Parts: sequence; C-alpha cells; structure tokens
Amino acid sequence: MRSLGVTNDTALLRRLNTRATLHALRQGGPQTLTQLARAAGLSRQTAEVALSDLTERGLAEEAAPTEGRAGRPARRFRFRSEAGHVVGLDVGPRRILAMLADLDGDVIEERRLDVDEHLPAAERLALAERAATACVEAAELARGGVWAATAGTSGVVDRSGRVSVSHLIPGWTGLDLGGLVGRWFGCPGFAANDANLAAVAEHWRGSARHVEDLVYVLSGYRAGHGLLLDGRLRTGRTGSAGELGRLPLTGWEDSSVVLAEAGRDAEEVFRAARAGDERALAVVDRLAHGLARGASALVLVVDPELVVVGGGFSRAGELLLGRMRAHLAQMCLNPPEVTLSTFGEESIALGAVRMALDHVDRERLGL
Amino acid sequence: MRSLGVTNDTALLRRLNTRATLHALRQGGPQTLTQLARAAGLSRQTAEVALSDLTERGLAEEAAPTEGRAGRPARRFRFRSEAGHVVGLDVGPRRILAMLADLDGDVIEERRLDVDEHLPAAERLALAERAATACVEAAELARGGVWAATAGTSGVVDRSGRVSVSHLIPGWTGLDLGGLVGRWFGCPGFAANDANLAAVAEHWRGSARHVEDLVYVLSGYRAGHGLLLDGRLRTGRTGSAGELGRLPLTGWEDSSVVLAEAGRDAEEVFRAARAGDERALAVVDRLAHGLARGASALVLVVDPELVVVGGGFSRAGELLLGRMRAHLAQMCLNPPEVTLSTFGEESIALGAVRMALDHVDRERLGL
DNA sequence: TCCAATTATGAGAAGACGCGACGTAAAGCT
DNA sequence: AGCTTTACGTCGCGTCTTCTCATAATTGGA
Repeated sequence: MRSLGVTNDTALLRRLNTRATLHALRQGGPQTLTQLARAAGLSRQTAEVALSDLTERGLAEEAAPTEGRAGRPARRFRFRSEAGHVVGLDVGPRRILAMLADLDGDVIEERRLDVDEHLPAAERLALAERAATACVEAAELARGGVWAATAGTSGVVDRSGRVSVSHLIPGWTGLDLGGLVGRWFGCPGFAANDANLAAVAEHWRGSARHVEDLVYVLSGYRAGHGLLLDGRLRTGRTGSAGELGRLPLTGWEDSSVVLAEAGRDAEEVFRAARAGDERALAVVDRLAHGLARGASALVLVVDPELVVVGGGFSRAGELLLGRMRAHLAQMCLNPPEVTLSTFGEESIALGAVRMALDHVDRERLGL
Repeated sequence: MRSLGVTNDTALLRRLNTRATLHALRQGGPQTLTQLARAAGLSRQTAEVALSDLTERGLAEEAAPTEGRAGRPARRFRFRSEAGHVVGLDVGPRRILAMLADLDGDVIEERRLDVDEHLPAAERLALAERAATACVEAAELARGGVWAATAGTSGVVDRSGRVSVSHLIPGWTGLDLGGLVGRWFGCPGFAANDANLAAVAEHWRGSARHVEDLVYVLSGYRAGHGLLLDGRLRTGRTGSAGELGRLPLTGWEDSSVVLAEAGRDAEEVFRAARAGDERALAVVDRLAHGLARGASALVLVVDPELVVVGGGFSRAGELLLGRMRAHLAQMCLNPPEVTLSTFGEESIALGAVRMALDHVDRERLGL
C-alpha cells in the first residue's frame, strides 16, 4: 500500500510550486518570468514568488534581459548550476577516473590515471582520493562546495555502499566505499556497482535516453550487467542483481577464456577481424555468443526495451553487435534492440555523477 | 526525469487531503472524526470537509456512534465498500474461476467450474462470461455496479490485455481478453498472465505481504514465473518477462516430463513421497531441481527478497520446498527465502481482483 | 523627434483552503 | 443535580493562487 505523505497545509503548495518552477528553470535554460510560468503551469505571480525563494537559496539569479524584441524588456532568470557540485568516481581494477560536475551535470574537472591491478586497497584509495581532491582544488570550490559524491567499482555493492564481494580488486571485499568517499568531502557518499552506474549514465545522456527499461552489458577486463527498470536502478536485496556467476547456462564461455585461447590482445583481434581475418572473426563471434548468453538471461527475465553494450570489448563496434543480435535472436522470442554505449569508458564515472546528483535533487533541491 | 504533475491551486490540497482521509478511513475501519483526522495528519475540520465530500460521492457514510465511553458521543464514519464492485477471473486451460469482490476486496460471490483443456476459445469464453455474470446477478448489483474487471490466463499477455502467445489454450493466441471482459460489464477491462496475477495476490494478502520484491513460481499443469519489484508487477516490454522457455539452462527438466517418466499422477507421487517412498522422493527432488533451475535465473537477475511457490505441485508442501531451498542454495550466492503460496489455486483470480481494484483506486477513487 | 503598438511589471482584490480557538452540546459519573 | 469528559460547530486569521487593471519600458514607424 502506497504511503500518502503528510500533506497538511498550504506550505505544501508553496513547495510544490517552487519545485515546479525550479524544474522548468532547469529544463528550459534562462527564461523570462512569463515563459517560466507557462512551462511550470503556474501564474506569473506565483512563479515570481517561487523565483525569489530560489534566488534567496542561491539556486537562481537574474540574467541579462532579452533584447531585440518590441515592448518592455522582460527580466530573465537562470539556474545557478554553479551553486553546488558533485564528485563522481570510477575506481576500477586498472583505472581510476574522477569527475567534478556542477548541478547541471556538466563535467568541470576530470582526472584519470592507470593503476596496477594488484595495487593494494589502501594505496588505491589514496590515489582515488588524490584524483578527486585535485579536481575539487582545480575548480577552486569553497569549503562544503561538494554536495554529494559517488564511487563506482567492480564487485557487489550493497545498499549501504559497502563492497560485499569483489574478486577483481585486492582488499576490496568488506570496504565501506560509500562512507569513505563521503568522508573525503564531508558530504553524503554513495557507492555502486560499475555496470549499474554505466546503465544510469546511458539512460541519462547516452544511448538509452528514450528508454525506461534497459539491460547494460559491461564487457572487457571488467564484466557485469546493469539493470534499469522504470528508469530506476535495480540492485536487488543484496546488491547482486544481474550477477549471473552461478547460473548454469549451457555453452557460456568466459570472455577472458576466449581471448586467452586466441592468444592475442583484444584490440589486435578486433583489428584483424575488421580486416576480414577469418580466425579473428570466429573469435569475435565466440565473444558475442558469450555476451549474448549472459544477456539472454536478463532479457528473458525482465523483457527490456534495449540492451546497451559497453566496456572495452564494445570497441569491436558493429561487428560484435551484429553477432550479438544474431545470437540473441536465437535465444529470445522477441529480442530487444541492441546498441553501443555512448560514453564508453567514461560511463561509470558519469553514472556516479548522476547518482550523486539524484541525491542532491532529492534531498537538497527537494525535487 | 520525473514529471512534475500540474500542481496549481488549492484545489490540489483538497484532493490531497480527501485522499489522505479516504486512505485513513479504509485502513483503520470505522472511526470517529478525531481519530480519522489524527490518522490522516489533518485537523478535525479538514477531515470533516473531506468526509462530507466522500459521503456525497457515496464512498463514506455515518455509522453507529461509539458507546460506553464518557463524554459526548462521537460520530463515526465507515468506508462504503459496497459502493462498487470488481470482477476477477481466472480462465485457465482446465478451470474457470470467477470472483466478485467489493471495494474492500472481500469476495462476495464465486463460481468455479472445470473445463476440458481442448475446449475451443468461443465456448471457453462463453462459460467464463456466464460464471462471471452469475456472480454479478447473485449479488443483485445495480447496472454499472461493476467498476472494473480483470482476467488472468495462461500465456503471454501484452500491456493492452491481448494474448500474444498461448500454447496451452486452443484458439487463445491473438485474443483481446482484456477488451472482452470489459465489454461484458461495460467497464474497463484488463488481462494479465496467471503467474503474474498470482504474485500480485500473494503480495496483497498472502505470503509476500511484508515484501516488495518477489518471484512467484507457478508449477503444475500451468507453469510460469511472476515478477514483482517495488511492489509493482513487471511484465516487460511485450509482457513476456519471466518466460524462460528459450533459456539454455543445463539440466533443466520440464516438470511434465519428470512426472511422465514417473508414470504416476502428481498427487499419488506426493502421497507416496510423504510416506517415505524412496522413488517418489527422488521424483520430488527432480521436480524441485527443475523448479529451482528456472527460479535461479530470476533470482540471480533481480535478487528478490522472497520466492513464493504456488500452483498444483505446491501441494507437495514442505517436502518440495526443502529440496528447492537446497538446490537454490547451490545456484545462488545468497539465496532468498522460499515459501509456499497462501492461496493456492485461488491466487490467480484473487490477483485479478486486486488488479481491477488497482484501477479503481487510481482512476475512480483518485488514490 | 514624437507617438502608437507591444510587452512586461506591480499592486490590489477576490476566492479557496486549512487551522487554531472558543463556546456549546451531549453523554457518563458521583 | 452538578461535575467531568469528550466531541461538535462556528468564527476569524493567515496563506496561497489567480484575475484585473493601471503603469512602465522598450521598439518601430510617421
């Protein structure tokens, strides 16, 4: 049974209308009062009241007036996206990527570094913290300028932001990653699985913008599945949704095994395949078959609108995708669309940014 | 991006508070004004206004006042659950079950009949209609007294209520079942897959009351999986979520095959197994293994809190459940709880009632 | 340069809603 | 009969939104 929030008095109306105004302001960019009111479905006066409230809270300010039009020039307002910032991190087995974004989600600073996959947890964390704080310092933010931070990583991450299992990163299991990144900046901190965050990023600004139900297939050195239903992340009770490790699928080959047998580097195989090398093409097909096998389980269970393929192997491009489509068509009655990730390697950190922004929108902006 | 409904004026507050009052009234049974106001988080006056509105709409009425207490007797109000009714149907391959329920979801009338599995669609539908109208006539409802109707059936049912695939029922594929049942009573009509509706019923009043994410395993002559996440039904893009038919699981035996090999009737096998018959126990174990295989795919993908086992085979009881738990533990890292269905054979029609009530709550009561 | 047309602003009035307060009504208890 | 208890009903206040109308600040053409 749905809970009906405490509704009460007219202050709720105020909040609701301020929220609608803020929403319209963020969606439509700098606008005049009249435009804003229409977009929010309110009267001009109400929008004005809401705007003065937002201005007081530092979330809106007057911009240069319209020019070139007849009549009295209208005051224009803009969303102060610089009012706050969030940090998004990708702490992977071989790579660390830190992003600082404003309230529009525009990435202002970015630090990327390669790390050894055997690097111990403490040093890995120190590097991640340094990368993130470097972003913050470069942007010259005031103290408390970071409103939320999220880290994505390989492994199972539970609801509280703790890594409950990680095979790829040494010393990672049991780590309270969400709590840690929060402490770095004195703000709420979160953590999530990398494939899940990648799915979030693709839904936010990537290939899955127009879709509410999607499966993300992370393939490469890091592998996993991300699941978004109704536009919301599904991590499951323990955070292990989409972890098919123990699913007894017939003919399910691990990607790394396929490549190891090929005895060649992934990039090399893809290049050869594109050049028409028969054996390389066979390897790509086996890769595609393995990915389709895993994806088919998710597809048959949740029947999504779209499958997005990302991660290192997605660099094989349409070659891989075509084979995956063919294999999926064998495994599903009405197979969904399959498409490439838009952001590639950046999607995990971007998804982390989005998750942090979700928290800001909810808790701090009241959206 | 969440849409921010048209918020506007104070009429919204009215609606919100009326809604809160209705909610409190339905939850708490007959109550005095003061109790109602407290439960809804409103002032007494506001609750009174809301109640007069509800009374006008026929949804509330004054009940006998409290007695035996000191002080002026308080007026009491009750929800008029008899203000409207819904029909829930289970049109299965071998059984038809029709239910008529009031707005509390209490089943008032019920008609059940066995049918031949080869019965053509037209005759099956005629029987279903007769069973349902018999319920309505027995209750002596006024014209327009049925506010919504839902039918559950075997096969894939898409969002519009059309059966897109059905192997078990002849002539069923392509049928606009939802539209049909709506036309029978001149009200909105819906249709859904049987396992999905069973999941809804268990979440509503059965074994899954306290849980928001669950997988329902329908086992027996009818088989399938139902999926509820965040308390909401997940049917997927085409309605085929949970249809694992093509999933290449190793060692996945079809229940019917297992029983056929055993050469005995299901009931007989269960009875023998309970008596300790070794061979019967082995058959039950193979059944459990097959069910666990299928369930494991759903469990690994969505990581639910609970698995509910229903359908004919669930009559094997704890015997089957215990084996399923053991097998699931082999297939999942942290296996969820497994429990028996509360309603057994009635769960599909009950779920249909709930789905019809959902529509009424949303569209007619504005909840 | 001046005037009309255009567009937005700002103040005031009206309508709706919810809530607190206060007096009143209706019961039980002594 | 009188006191206590509990709830009812009404009044007034504050908040919120919208409508209206006079006013202000531009542009473009005469």
